[in-house]
Amino acid sequence: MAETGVEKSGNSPNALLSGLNPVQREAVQSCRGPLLILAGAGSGKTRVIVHRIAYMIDAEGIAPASILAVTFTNKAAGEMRERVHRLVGPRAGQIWINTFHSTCSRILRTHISRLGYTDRFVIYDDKDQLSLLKEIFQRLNLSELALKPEVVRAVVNDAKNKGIDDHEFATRAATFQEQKIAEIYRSYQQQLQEYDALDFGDLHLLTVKLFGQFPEVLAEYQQRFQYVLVDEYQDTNEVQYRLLRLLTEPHGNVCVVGDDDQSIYSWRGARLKNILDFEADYAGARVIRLEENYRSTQNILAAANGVISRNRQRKGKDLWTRNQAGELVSVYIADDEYEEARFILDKIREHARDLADYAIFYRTNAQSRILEEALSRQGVPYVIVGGFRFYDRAEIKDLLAYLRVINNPRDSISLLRIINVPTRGVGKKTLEMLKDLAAEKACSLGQAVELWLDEGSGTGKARQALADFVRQIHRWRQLQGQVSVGDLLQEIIAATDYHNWLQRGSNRHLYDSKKENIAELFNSIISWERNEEQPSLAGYLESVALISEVDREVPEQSRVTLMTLHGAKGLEFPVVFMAGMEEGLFPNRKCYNRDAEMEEERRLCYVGMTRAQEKLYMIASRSRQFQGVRNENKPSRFLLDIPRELIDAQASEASGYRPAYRTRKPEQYSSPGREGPAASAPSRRSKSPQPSSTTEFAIGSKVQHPVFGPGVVAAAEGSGKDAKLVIIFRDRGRKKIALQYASLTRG
DNA sequence: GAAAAATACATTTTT
DNA sequence: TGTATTTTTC
Repeated sequence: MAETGVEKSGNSPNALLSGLNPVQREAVQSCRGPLLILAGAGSGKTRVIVHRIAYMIDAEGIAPASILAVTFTNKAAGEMRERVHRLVGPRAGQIWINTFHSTCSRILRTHISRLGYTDRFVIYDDKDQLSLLKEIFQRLNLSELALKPEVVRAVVNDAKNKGIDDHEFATRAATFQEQKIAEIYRSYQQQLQEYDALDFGDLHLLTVKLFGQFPEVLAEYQQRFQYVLVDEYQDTNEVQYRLLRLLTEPHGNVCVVGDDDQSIYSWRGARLKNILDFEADYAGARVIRLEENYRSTQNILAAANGVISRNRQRKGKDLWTRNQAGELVSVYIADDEYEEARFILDKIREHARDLADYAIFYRTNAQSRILEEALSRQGVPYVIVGGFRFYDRAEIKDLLAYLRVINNPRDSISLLRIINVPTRGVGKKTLEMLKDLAAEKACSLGQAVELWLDEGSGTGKARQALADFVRQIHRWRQLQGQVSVGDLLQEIIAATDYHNWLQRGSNRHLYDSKKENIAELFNSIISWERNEEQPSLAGYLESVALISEVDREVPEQSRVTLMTLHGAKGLEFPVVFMAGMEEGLFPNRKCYNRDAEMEEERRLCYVGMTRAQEKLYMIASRSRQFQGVRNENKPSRFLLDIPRELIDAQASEASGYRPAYRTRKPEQYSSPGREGPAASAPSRRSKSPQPSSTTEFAIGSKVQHPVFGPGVVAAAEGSGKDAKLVIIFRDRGRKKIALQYASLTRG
């Protein structure tokens, strides 16, 4: 699908349209007015977007600088930028192709002084946000309140996503709790401004505010961006919606691309309504549906369609493909999470493909542990995508906090982090005193430190330490701009003896990994500086603040990929395993009472299934340990929504005969020569009754299947391992079942 | 200030 | 059950 590489300064319209299907062409050629491109999974969405931009420039003569393209992830923006560049050459540099957040950040950097911040503002991530809220809780003595900083953060973020600022929130607050939160929201916001800091929500909210309060600024951008394109429109929240409306109001040249069936971030503020109501919102809007799928087999697609068709809140789409029918979707009922992992491992071995062809998806991060253990025990290389973020690691945050304090003296949250790291004798008491002073003088912590040093006399240990510390910071601020960011950091690490401190504080193994992380941080700094025209500390901090885990490059290696279903969006793999397809886990029991959330779970399932190109496995465990307790779970309702003729269902041999969980792990899916007591110790399984031949299930006898339910044996063939039964199921019709795998019980 | 013990808490996390 | 955070102890 990749465009061929030569740099061009002009493409003929025909060249830009070749290789596209008729609907894709239509989308590419519709350059003006409101347009919704409903892009089904695997329908060549990015290709259409990229060609559309090139078409606008080369065929319609639209100036690159008048185009704004917005995405949600840096990765998507980067890919788009690169592919557009390949098509139109250096002119691509004039197009704004960015994430929502960095677009806003870029606008705010030039105008934010009007709102009472400086152009050096820091961006606080959610950890910083929480630290600040905790500080406020402490200061306002809110600990006795039945309210947690985490809850307040969620409420505040939610409000900001909806465009509600602290003042408006206060007017709306009805209950005592809401009023209390309003109070906290207010002082949180004041504190942010005091610290010259913006949280993620502020980036949007303040941009909208800026546009609202200063029409001339809005006009400037309306003028500039005559053509606006939004990717993943189904994930936009209310402020983003408002932002787009403001920007496109005069011309209505807004093209949004998305798939309502892949909206899985409502809990982060995404409003499905935005995409569902697009035509009503923008008069004269056109809708183009990209329904031809180039990714999956017919069977996979039909199975996914079966699941998603149960949703009511959707525009409705019929994905189809010219690809072959392919294999059936394999559903496997495992005994427990260990056997689930073993099944996956065995299938991976069985296929014997490049490991990079496999992905394992799960609903919750907690599920990854068992899978990881199984993979590494068998020596199968794997990567976990997402999960613990690199930039969340303590050592990385420490060092970045140093850089942030140097860059912005008012950033008190960062100062708080490093004021005693490495330990320099600034204890709890000193800190309390300084915080009080800052509160009293309504200044930042850094200013409070300087004030205290200036006024007082005497020679306490803390005083001396802080004086040294402040001197160091001043020196580094001078150094800033004269040396590279990397060199500056090098200097900080040396001067603070940071490594030594790390070594004392952690064991050998931990220290090694921390050292590695720091080395990786240096690598990333160096490669960033190399790619930047004018590398500056502020610029580096900006890019780091808006980066995510998925943006980090994973070395190209042959590994199995593990990730949550949320992480899987936008990706594709030849062979996909979806683990933990169980009621309570997926769909998660927390969604049982809310229809909208249940539909989102279903979309998540759809997203997972449509990642698979050739083969899809869906696995449910009858028993799983969850938060310390072992539960028996039913297979997920989503499995039952797949048309039965598309499924090849199997279950672990013995499972139907064991009433409850058994500590001894079943062997039928263990690999040959596997180590451990399970392999050598005599199995308890031998004591339990086993269906060893077809004779146990006479023709005409009633049986019970874990997935297909009750049925009657119609015919039998083969014997021993190859024994198969033809069963007429009450609800599911006629099926041939391999006795070896199906855990049939007499019914 | 660091280690040990107790306690809380567990869905997903594009920026 | 695993872990992250807070409190207690030395």
